Amino acid sequence: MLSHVVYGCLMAVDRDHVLRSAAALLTRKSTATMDEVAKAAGISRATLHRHFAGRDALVLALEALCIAECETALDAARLDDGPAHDAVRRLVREIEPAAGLLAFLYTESQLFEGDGQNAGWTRIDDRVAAVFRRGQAAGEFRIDLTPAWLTEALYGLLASGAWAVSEGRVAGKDFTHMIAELLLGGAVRREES
Amino acid sequence: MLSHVVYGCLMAVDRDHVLRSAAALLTRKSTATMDEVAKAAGISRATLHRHFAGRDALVLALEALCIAECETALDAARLDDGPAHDAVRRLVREIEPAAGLLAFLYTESQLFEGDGQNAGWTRIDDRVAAVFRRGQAAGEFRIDLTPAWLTEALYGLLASGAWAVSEGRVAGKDFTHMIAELLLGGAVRREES
DNA sequence: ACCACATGAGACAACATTGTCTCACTGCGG
DNA sequence: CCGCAGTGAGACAATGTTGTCTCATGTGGT
Repeated sequence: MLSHVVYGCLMAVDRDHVLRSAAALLTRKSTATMDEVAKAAGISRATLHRHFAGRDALVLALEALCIAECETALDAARLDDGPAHDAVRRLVREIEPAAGLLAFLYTESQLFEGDGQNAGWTRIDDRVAAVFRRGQAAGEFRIDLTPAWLTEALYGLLASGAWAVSEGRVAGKDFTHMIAELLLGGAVRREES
Repeated sequence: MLSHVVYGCLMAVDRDHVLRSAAALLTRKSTATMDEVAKAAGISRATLHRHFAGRDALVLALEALCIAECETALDAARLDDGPAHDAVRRLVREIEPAAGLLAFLYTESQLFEGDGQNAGWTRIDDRVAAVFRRGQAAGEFRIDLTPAWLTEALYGLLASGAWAVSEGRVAGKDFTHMIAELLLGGAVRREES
């Protein structure tokens, strides 16, 4: 009886560890094979297959993980509180840990065709777009850039940032500042502040 | 005797057509097979192989094409003339046709390991970074965002833009404006102008 | 008409990856 | 001590892609 609980628990722990190892590896090498993923997680390919029926299932699970982390980040950023530009800064800071995985899934075209987690992504898109819309309504953000584009741009900058950091082109500690400030303020120097 | 000229000419024309077809296809479906690439170009796989020894050679040729187009865009943008922010706007406008191909190559990790065209990319990076550096030196651009990051961000936004347009999320005619204005001015509404 | 050459179609083996299977080993609880 | 569940290692076939080959066809120049 208890064994079921222990079993379920151990599986969950291992599964999560495998998932995070896979995320870390695929972030760096998006074409890694199941064998490489297994080795990166310190398990055999057979065990990897026992946890995830196949590569599709693995990517699907990574999508679910990424969606969950993004939702957590969205909650932690409290997008409805205070000025929208501060909300965006909080969002970038909170979502940073998921940026690498996000970049991987962003380029995984399978993401678009298979509508497995499509609802989850749409939900996140909507929440992100909402903060931009709120900023526009409050007169904080310019209205010639659509919320949809700002959302898309945020993803692109997160991916670029994660990639640039992993390549050593920019310092990891500057990640949040670089992305948030560019997205909000742009490259042009401004008079005020 | 003349046949050699005609031969060379025909080869060049066909090769260019194949290359552009491949670019258009791989922009949409980065995992397309050689067979799909051949069909997209309206030729057989055998002929495709006669033009490009293999997939690696094809990607390498696409890199060369993209590099050439980027250099052309850089020339046409006259990055050394006038205010840096206008130069950036011209650059985005000129480089737009290459954005899709750029996005494909940007995610092709093979690009980083094989140092085939590395010098070409470095040269482009340097020219792009130079305009941001010039803008900083002239007091136009803020100095807390490094030229390297601004360059990286430009690539990311170009990729996001190309992808968003091809997915129908943003209108194609807004491409240049969306990217250039976000990169330069950011999302925050500004008092002046 | 003749010939050279590029092409398309298809066959073929080589290769990597995947998914499934078996078997032996280990650790842990009963 | 026994049994069981999970694991690692490896074998295996199936699959898809690639690279190479041959052969028949058509076309354009001589």
